[in-house]
Amino acid sequence: MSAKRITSSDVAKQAGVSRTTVSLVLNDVEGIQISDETRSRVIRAAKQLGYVPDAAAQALVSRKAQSIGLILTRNPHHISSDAFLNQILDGLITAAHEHSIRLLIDIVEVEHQQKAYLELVRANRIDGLILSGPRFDDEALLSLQADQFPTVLMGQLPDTDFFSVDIDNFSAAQQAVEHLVKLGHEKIACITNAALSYTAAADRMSGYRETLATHDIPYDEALVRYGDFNPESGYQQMKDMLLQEPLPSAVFVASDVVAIGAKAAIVEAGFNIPGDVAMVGFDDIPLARYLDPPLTTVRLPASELATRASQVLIQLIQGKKPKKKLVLLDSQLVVRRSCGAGMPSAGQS
Amino acid sequence: MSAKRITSSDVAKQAGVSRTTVSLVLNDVEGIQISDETRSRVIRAAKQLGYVPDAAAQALVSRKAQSIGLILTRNPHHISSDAFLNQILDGLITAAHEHSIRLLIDIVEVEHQQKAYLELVRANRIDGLILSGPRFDDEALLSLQADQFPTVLMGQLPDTDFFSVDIDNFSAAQQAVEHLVKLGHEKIACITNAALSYTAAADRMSGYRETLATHDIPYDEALVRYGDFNPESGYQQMKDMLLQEPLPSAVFVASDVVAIGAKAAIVEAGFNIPGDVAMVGFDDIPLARYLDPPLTTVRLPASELATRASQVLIQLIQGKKPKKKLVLLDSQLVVRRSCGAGMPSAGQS
DNA sequence: CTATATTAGTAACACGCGTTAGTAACACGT
DNA sequence: ACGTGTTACTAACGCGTGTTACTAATATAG
Repeated sequence: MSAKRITSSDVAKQAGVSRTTVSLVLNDVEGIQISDETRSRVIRAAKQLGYVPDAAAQALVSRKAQSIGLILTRNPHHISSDAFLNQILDGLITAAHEHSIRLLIDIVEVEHQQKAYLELVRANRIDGLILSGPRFDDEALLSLQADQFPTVLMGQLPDTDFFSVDIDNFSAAQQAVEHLVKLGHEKIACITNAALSYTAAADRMSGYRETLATHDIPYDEALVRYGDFNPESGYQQMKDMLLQEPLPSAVFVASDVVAIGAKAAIVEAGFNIPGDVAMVGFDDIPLARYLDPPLTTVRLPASELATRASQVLIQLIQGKKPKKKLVLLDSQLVVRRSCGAGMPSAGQS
Repeated sequence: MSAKRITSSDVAKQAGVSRTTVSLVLNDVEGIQISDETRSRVIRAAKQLGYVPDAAAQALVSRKAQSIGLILTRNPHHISSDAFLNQILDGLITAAHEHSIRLLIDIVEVEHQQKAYLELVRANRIDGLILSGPRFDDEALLSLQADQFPTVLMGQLPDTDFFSVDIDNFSAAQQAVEHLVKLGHEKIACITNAALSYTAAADRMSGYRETLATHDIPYDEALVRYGDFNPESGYQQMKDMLLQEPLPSAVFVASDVVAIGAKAAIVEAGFNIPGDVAMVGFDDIPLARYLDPPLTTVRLPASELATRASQVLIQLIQGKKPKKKLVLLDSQLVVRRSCGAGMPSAGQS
């Protein structure tokens, strides 16, 4: 394997000082007196030998793993179609880089959650963790809470004490549905992004219902379906909906990916978008504006979500208490053509 | 922070044995004699105390970090629109789980590649690494090669000695173009997935040219454009192409994501797919079959790619020499409707 | 010229674990 | 009674680092 390891002893020998001095110099320890001449000799020796401190040894003694965990709790199927993962990852890694922290990523199957990431924590492999898509039935979370382990949820879990960073799903959904109402629609269907046990799905659903109520539009269960993260679910649910009365004149699909499936079903049934059925999606995935017709949707601040989450987490790791327990980010409706009120070109916004 | 750490000494005390015994029992060391009674006492004590060995200490002494690194070398922009990352991640993590190995993921900017992941290696934070999208101009790679550090490339880098796992881009592109030729097209355009400095892009391009040559169709530079991973590039390139003669009767776009942009440009120009322009994509992203019309494309074995890559890497880590330097995976053309020869339904395949 | 403070550096411990070499107890064959 | 195995364990070292307590040398003050 590797040739020979270069340790701080080697650097010390080369520079003609003690190992302690090497450590003090390279870590820039404050309030300690080392002559400039010795300092630079150490630094030169380290550079010359290509010395890099051993992460394991450092972690062992300093009790800092210098890495954070990102835990995805969805099942593999969902992971594959999560259009946001990329942006989240990108944001997290970028933020972590600024603190010389690495990102460890793990997926836990719903069945054996408890052990999987609890072990990362107990083994001190990570200094903190970000949990995406938290579930109510996650027992391991309770242990974390008891341990006061630095944890940030992406999403929310009512009745718990965790720090959270989340989209304001409720008001985002309101915006979307409000827009459809303003366009004169009354038969507005809804396909969720996922089962309601996901708080994000439940909140978007609430935004939908609330908006209808505000405008005295009756809530009709026949116009509501539950998606499951992927296009297939959108396709099936919409296909099914179109077989029954009443037919919707508009549909709010709480996920662009699911919306693409729903759109396929609508087209297949011979209907036109937005002529027969107006559509508003949710997420603003990169492809949304290139669909035919370009999809009106709610743009989520994905990378800001990641940035804020890591900011909060890093504060927790450093022992500071973040100001707010919950950071709620605003989204923005992006009007394109699928809602019937859009701009002419596909190349915009 | 954390309450108090539970070490193997605690377990030893509780079980009334030495720390050595605890280690021997919990690690199931072969060829050592410990009575069943003591064994179970140790195990009981460990479970009772909730003992989890400290990862740093283990790593320090055993010289195994129990984690592998996935390094993405593309720039942030590309990361965000990489439709495959999810499937790759999923595959890698799943495979790693089987060996109780964790996945550390990192992105390196093109500018300062050298330091970024070399430090992961030198600090022994990872036992091996998978490098996605390798570039010719990556100097750090040379160090790895010299160190014999367990490395697997996702993609290829000619004239180097690395183990590689890759799609057979050449023959996959051939399949796609061949299909268009068989449908009678002669004005077949090509938009690459990326600049030709990416070997994947270059290979797909070669497949395109080779197929044309085989069928005595002249290569026309005016029908060739270079995409840049994202839909916007496809949109712009296609828009530009449609302004000039000759107009293509078919187009092979070496990336579904780019294809979606190209498709938008075609529709915007008032042309019909597949009537005026037939289209074949590349990747078979989950959304492909739900597009309108459903996109004929080449399905890449994304998760197999990940699985094979981790298999090879794990062999390298264990000191075994994998049989083949290069694993080339076959792809499969998925015929839908955008090429003008497809099946009627969107819900299939 | 002696007492004290400052400068420049080091020896030695601890972190938690895997592992090698060694020991004590006991059984067995002669 | 005595050597030889075998069983069941343990003492002690080392992994590479951060850090605390200490020392030796020099400067400063009274």
